Amino acid sequence: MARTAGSSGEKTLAAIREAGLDLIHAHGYETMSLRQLAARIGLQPGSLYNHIETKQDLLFDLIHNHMVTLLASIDKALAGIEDPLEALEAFIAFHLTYHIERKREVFIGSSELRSLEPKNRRKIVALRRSYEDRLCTILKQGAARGLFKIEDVRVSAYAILAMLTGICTWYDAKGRIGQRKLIAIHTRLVLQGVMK
Amino acid sequence: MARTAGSSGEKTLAAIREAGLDLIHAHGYETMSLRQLAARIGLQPGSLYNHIETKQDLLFDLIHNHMVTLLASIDKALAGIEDPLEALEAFIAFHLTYHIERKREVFIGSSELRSLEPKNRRKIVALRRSYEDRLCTILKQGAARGLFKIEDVRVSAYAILAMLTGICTWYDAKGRIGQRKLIAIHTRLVLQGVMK
DNA sequence: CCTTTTTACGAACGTATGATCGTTTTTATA
DNA sequence: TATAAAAACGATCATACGTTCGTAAAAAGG
Repeated sequence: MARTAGSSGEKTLAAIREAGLDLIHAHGYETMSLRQLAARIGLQPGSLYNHIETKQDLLFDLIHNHMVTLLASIDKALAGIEDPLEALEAFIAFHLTYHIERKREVFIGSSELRSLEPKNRRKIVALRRSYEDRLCTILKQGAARGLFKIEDVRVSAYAILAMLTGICTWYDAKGRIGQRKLIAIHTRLVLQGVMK
Repeated sequence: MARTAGSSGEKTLAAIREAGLDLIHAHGYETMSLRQLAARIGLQPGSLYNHIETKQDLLFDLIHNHMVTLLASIDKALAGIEDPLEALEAFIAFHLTYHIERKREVFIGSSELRSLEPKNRRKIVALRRSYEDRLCTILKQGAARGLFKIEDVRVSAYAILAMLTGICTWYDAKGRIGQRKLIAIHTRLVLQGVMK
């Protein structure tokens, strides 16, 4: 046997990415074997290498893609907002919404950093730092205008980000808590927490 | 060669646990090989099996031990405190202090849950739930007495825990931020966030 | 229609892993 | 002091892994 009827490179790569997200999210990068992944999409293990360089490359690709999209999205969500309070609200709503919709990507992006080779990790960490900086800027401006009282901007940003990102480990879109309510709860916690 | 002079089961097991914490924290459970672990403490791989049942058992042992100690410690830290506000302050201070001192255990306890076999995981999740309940109780009592305004106790507890536990990923005891300041920042964020 | 490129197969390679086992020496017990 | 238990060695097992490669069939391009 050889090339399958109806096979297309684009489709297969998309399937690899999708299955990769799923399996890494469920079992972790190290635990996921390429044999598992190949079986999931009905392929022989070796055939994967028509579409990816290495397993490590696939992981980097998934995380990098996520980070770039994340950055573009937050900039779009914050565009045109001047008031720091409004900006903080927008940040929270965006972060939660985005993370709910991409639980797998987000989870992988933070929990599998350790599985990246140093060179790859450095690139991702730099992108993540950029994202953190968006929040830091908001906090700084809010403090400068006397709206917020913040003892340490970076620590506070880390604390807020940790809180918001935490939902990825338990939130179920079909569960008891609606998205609107989730945002309301977190917005109140954070806003009231940083207010003067 | 055979049994080494001066060898003692207790010491060796302690060394295995210590090295296990270190290696799993640094590289993850799946990535850490028993050969690595054995080499770290100057043992042949097979000799580990005089002290542990399986690799999985070692992981469970480490996490379980951590959870039991955590629960005992929080109960001690909260003992005798009646006022919910005081209790919340005590919880925050305890959680941060404990987590700073046991970054490795805490990190493993949350990030390697996925590596536990279902039966083991269920046991740990139950213990973790107990810990979460300690915070839920405080929040509930504070709300009942009109001190706190909390829309959803469990969600708020998750949010607070995520924020506090987040320090494990970045805090450096020898860094810019002192422990006292760290507690102050988080206490203010949380307390002001839940206040009426 | 013919040629090139793409995509997949299936076998295989070398390596690393968790675990087992028989043996030997040291420590503890009575 | 004699005996049992504990603890380590070193060799080995079966298995699983990421990856490579020659080959064949299907798709794409002219």
